Amino acid sequence: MVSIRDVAKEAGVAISTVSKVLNDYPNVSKETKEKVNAAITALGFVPNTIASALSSKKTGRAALVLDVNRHAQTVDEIPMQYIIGAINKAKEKGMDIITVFFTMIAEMNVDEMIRYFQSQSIEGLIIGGLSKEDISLRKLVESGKFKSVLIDAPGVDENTSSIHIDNEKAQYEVARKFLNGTVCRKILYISGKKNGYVSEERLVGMNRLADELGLQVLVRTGNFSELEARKLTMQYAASKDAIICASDLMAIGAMKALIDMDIYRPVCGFDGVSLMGYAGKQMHTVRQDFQNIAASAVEELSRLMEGGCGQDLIMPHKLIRIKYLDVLS
Amino acid sequence: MVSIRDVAKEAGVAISTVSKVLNDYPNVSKETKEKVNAAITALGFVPNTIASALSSKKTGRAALVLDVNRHAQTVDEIPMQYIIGAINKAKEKGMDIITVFFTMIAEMNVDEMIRYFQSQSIEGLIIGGLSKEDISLRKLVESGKFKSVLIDAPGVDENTSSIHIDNEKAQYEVARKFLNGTVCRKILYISGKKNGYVSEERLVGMNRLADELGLQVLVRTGNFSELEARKLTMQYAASKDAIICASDLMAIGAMKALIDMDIYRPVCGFDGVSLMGYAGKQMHTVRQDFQNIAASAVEELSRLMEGGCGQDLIMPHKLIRIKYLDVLS
DNA sequence: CGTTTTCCGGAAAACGTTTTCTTAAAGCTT
DNA sequence: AAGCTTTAAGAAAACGTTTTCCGGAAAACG
Repeated sequence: MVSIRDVAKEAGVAISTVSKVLNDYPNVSKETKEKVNAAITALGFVPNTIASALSSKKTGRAALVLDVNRHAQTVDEIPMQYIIGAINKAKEKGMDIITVFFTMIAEMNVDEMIRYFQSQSIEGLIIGGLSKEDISLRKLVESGKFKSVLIDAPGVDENTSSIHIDNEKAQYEVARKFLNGTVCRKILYISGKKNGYVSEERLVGMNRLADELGLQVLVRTGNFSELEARKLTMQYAASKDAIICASDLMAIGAMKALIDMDIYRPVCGFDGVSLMGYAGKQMHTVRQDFQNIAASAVEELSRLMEGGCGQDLIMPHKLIRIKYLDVLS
Repeated sequence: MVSIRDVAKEAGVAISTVSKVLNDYPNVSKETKEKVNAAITALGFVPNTIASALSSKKTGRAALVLDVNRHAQTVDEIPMQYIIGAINKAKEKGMDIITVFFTMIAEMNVDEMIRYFQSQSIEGLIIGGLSKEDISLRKLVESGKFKSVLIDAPGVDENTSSIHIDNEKAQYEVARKFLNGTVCRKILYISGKKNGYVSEERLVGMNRLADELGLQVLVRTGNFSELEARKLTMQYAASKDAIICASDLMAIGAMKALIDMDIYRPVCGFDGVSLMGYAGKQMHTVRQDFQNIAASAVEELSRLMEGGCGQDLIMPHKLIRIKYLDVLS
């Protein structure tokens, strides 16, 4: 392996000079810089990030921590979108992302988590879908040992940023648009997780609209599960005018139930996942750009790691209507 | 940061001794080991993998290189399954996996790729879906600079292993079962990619069955695209008895076309992705356990990195019939 | 022209491990 | 008990960088 030492010899300078060229330090003359760069290309030198990290004590490594149910029957495309968005941006920024799943650290206590991430030389965390019940993970963030960016959860201190769409507004808007022009008054609202941040915000948005329009809203918790939403729909839909769900997956569950019951009720979703293309119905929903959210999370983490202070980032959302895709009957 | 040095002082031994304990070397007495371990827990010492990697010149880092179309309208769940399987196994083995997408390295030439992976201190590659046309990536593997495991592509030398199901047999079997008891003789076979390894193998299987049963098979290339399969079905299905596709996604496309044409033809798929749960039809297909395949790839890479010789691994497959899920009409 | 300042480049320590080599002690063998 | 082998533990070099500090030369100044 060709090292900085070889480059120095080739260029006839000291290794510190090479390092300075490599890192764009000031105080190195143009000619020296050229000599060094020539030597670098001549030798095909590739800086060793490991050595660099050891010496500088900066690894540029971050962990993308995601809640993925590895045995779910249905695929959740959101984690994949996060991964794509984060990794691409990380490459651009010269950062290094490792992906970690909740399940991999689920049984760890805080100290073990800290140890795990420290041994991996992780400096920052991007956490998707942290809920109030993820005690250890939450404590990990609060420990202040790592800079963190929380997707869809509120930040905790100056080392932590938060990034999410305006869920309250989005739910308000999509439900409003969905109900606009209809006579629906009795609504079944299938909420997400109890104690989930986004779920609570969306519920607030729903309630605000209900107050405004004088709707009767029955709220039930669907736990972001297709099956649960299906059961709830079975149970309550007959006496309701419409069903509004806090996620598209639950909306699919609701639709399936309606078909089973052989009744029609309009259904409103949330997320805009492309999976919906298979649902076969046109449906109002909220589109989040998950790749962009993850990319922004990486940018934000990078800012945090350079000493920036934690903040709250609101990402844009879109109201869309998923088109009927001539799907299988 | 508490270092091995601190542990050594605390335990009253030399740092080399601590290192030996850490790495389970022989020639260290039980009492010393206990003293050291006590010091480690007392101080909450976490070994620094960066330093360890620098010193030992073993990083245990591998790249999982995947072909993901980041702008695809439909989600392909397979990459996610690979990621989950690989990362979980990697943690188990103390390896370190970074995920890389084809798009990120697409415009690089071989040397740039080598440089990129070397600078990342990558020692091994797991590549999913390498095709004959990925020239640079292929040369990268052939360069011998990295140990590689190729999923769904043949190995090239002793540094490379290959892992895949028996595609030829699987296609033969599923088509046979699919046609069993029917009078279908004129088949539209929608193949995958031209020059794709798995596609060619599957086609061989299909042809073998055709010979055996005296089928008339029209072969067309669908490029693993839903849209393409849909077009081909439109074009040819009317004069055929059944449609056999080299992937589930294409099978969905075929089904959509049949609905548009308002004719019925049985359709056979391949892959067993859970997305099919939304397709609304019962369908014969081949189930691959992608998580398990990726996990085995990691194991195999680990073996390779320890000096093992490249080999060909055949993974099991299952013939399944995806159930009708009372889906949306 | 002497003094101060600025600018370059080099020497060397440090980062936290691993690993080789050495030495001291202890255990055998005869 | 002398010589031999085995075993345990330590000393120190090495891994490839970064970064601080220092010295000399050139430039600026009065």
